[in-house]
Amino acid sequence: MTTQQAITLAERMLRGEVFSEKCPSREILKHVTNRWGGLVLVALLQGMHRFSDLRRKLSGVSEKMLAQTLQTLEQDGFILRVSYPVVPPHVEYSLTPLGEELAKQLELLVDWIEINLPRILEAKKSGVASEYDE
Amino acid sequence: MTTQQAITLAERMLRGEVFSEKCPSREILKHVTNRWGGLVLVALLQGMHRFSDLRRKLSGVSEKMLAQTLQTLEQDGFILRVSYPVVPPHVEYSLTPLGEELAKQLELLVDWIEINLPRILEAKKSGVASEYDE
DNA sequence: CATAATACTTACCTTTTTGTACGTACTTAC
DNA sequence: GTAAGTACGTACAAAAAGGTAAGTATTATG
Repeated sequence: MTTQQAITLAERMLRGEVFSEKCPSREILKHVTNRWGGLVLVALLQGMHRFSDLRRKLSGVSEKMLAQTLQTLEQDGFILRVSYPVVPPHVEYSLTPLGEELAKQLELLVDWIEINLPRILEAKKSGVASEYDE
Repeated sequence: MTTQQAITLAERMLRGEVFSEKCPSREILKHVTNRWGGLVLVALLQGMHRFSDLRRKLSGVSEKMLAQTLQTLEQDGFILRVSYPVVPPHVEYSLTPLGEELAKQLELLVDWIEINLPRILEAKKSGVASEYDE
């Protein structure tokens, strides 16, 4: 109990305020962890992409969602959007230095999941109920 | 174009199939990146917690959502739930070895965001529109 | 004897997120 | 002349996620 309290205080110093509702980091975390945000960032680690390149690469995105995702990520300063006023339209998306750092963290997470998928799927099977009495 | 194609193929080998809709990793990623999943995992890095410890720590969770989150994470094999049949109820939640690895990746991500929040908020301000003609 | 605490579940409702289908403006290919 | 490709915007609809309030059983506390 006292221990628990002490840990809580220690965390406040170590890790800022993600645990509290009003911290702006929650907002960023949301942009990055919604359905398409993370995928877009990781995809852009491979270099510049045009809108429809991304659309084809991320199987399942609608144009609307892709556009929306790109916009919020651009506003967050993670993505650079360069549009050439030619016809047909030509727009290039790439990561900013900030975005690249973020994307690398995300890649680690995604890679971990993919690499450990066999272990995860295996662990899933076992429906062991654990009820102990003391 | 040919380059683009080649990169796409290389990625398939490097990174599995997150980009494709039907990959089970998308599902796991979802559990981990929804509103409470990630926070719970990171919180549990500090050690065992009881239900209401978590409730108090994650400001803003409802009991329903916390219970639900804990259940899916338990089913994924990331969380261990041990319940003692005493009254009042006593249930302990902790990370499995698998969950701990995952949580550490998540912590890195969350920490990056928190540490770089000043840079992010600063980058956000500048509403620079970039339209170039060639 | 009413209240609080524990760890939930359930029914119901609201908010958020995501998707669908279409339109735009212009050009190239068939 | 019709279709396709480009990078979106917009109205509307569907789906998913999240929240609220109440209930459950039992004990301890005032």
